[in-house]
Amino acid sequence: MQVTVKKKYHHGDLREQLLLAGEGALAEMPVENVSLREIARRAGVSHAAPKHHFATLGDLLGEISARGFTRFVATLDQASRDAVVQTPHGRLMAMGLAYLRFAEANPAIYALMFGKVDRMAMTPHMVQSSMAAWSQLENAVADLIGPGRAPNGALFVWSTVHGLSVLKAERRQAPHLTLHAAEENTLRMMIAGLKEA
Amino acid sequence: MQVTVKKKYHHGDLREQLLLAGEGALAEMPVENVSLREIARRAGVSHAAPKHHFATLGDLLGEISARGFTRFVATLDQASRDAVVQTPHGRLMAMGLAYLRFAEANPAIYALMFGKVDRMAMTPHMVQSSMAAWSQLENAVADLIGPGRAPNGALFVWSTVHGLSVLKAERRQAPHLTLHAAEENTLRMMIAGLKEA
DNA sequence: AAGTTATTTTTACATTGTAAAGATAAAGTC
DNA sequence: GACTTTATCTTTACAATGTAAAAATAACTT
Repeated sequence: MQVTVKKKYHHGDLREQLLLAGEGALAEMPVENVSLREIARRAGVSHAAPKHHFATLGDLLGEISARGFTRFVATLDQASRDAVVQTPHGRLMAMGLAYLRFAEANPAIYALMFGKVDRMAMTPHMVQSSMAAWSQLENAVADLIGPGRAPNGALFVWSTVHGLSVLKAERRQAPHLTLHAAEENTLRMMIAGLKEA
Repeated sequence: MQVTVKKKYHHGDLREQLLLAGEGALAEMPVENVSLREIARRAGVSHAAPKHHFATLGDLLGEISARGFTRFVATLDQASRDAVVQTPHGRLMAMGLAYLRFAEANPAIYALMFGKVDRMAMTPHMVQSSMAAWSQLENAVADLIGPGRAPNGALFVWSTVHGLSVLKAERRQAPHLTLHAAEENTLRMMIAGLKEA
């Protein structure tokens, strides 16, 4: 009866399996332990098998990063649509919180996406999907302060939210701050600054 | 006549030499190429020589990072004193610009300081000197908006400036922005938001 | 002068990324 | 259906890394 799933060649579609294995590894172990060989091991193939699908470890990581950006954009889009306060302000706030939650829920992939891992290659797909994220943000900012000042505004917003994510992930914030409250505070100051500009 | 310079043992004070070699390497080559063995090579000793001074590569990097923070704090302090507009606002602005310039002038060490390199160890000295940087910022913010809201304000400021530094270093900003203008813009929005909070 | 300790080198090992050559299974061709 | 070609995977190999242990050496102590 022959299911038409793409069971190609020896091991099924290894490319996808490698990406899944990589994402799994990134979720379960510290980034520095995620090696090409470890990923191959998880996918149940020899350590040189990935070569045909990804020329180098950097390319594999680059593709994982690209997929991360795609998921990221979808998440923020969803948050914007689901925002209780349906105003430019409300939507941007919701996106900001969703951003922080994404970074917290996917620390390793987020780190990958924003270049913490230097072995990652800037593949075309990666560049493209990160650009998509950028325009998403720029649009949301444009809705609030107009398209003219949107580029500068978006840079400011992204800086703030990304910076906060990193400080959180690295646990570099001041000792005794309760972070949840601090997050909303930071986003409020950010939006206030955006309007003043 | 016997100069009393600390020419200890075989190679002079290797500990300091290793730190200098490491800083040199970080300034001249991509971070991922800065290995323990490369640093030892530069210091002109065998690859296992560092062991007695730094148990692990992470400890060496941690100490370099700590020294980076000390230099960083001194630089921002200087900038604050030299600010042309001697108001809380003016001083904070000057520190922000000095921050961005430091990150740009010392990309590898800055990356180290803020945890981009996971091999770095959080040595006590490193923790201590990074804390000093934190209180420096908190004081500057307190001068502007009062000590009560300083912790949250400082977190906001640090997020923004750090985020901008990272985006710049990774070249992830929007394509056609002229960055120098964008920097001042970002800092202005940041300070505006700070006051509004 | 002799012995002890601090420092450095040698040697060794497991692990990594990647390249090259060999094996194997699928697809294409007749 | 047998043969060739191509895509995919495995084996083997190599240089580089971090770290540990043992051997060597210089400095200090007494």
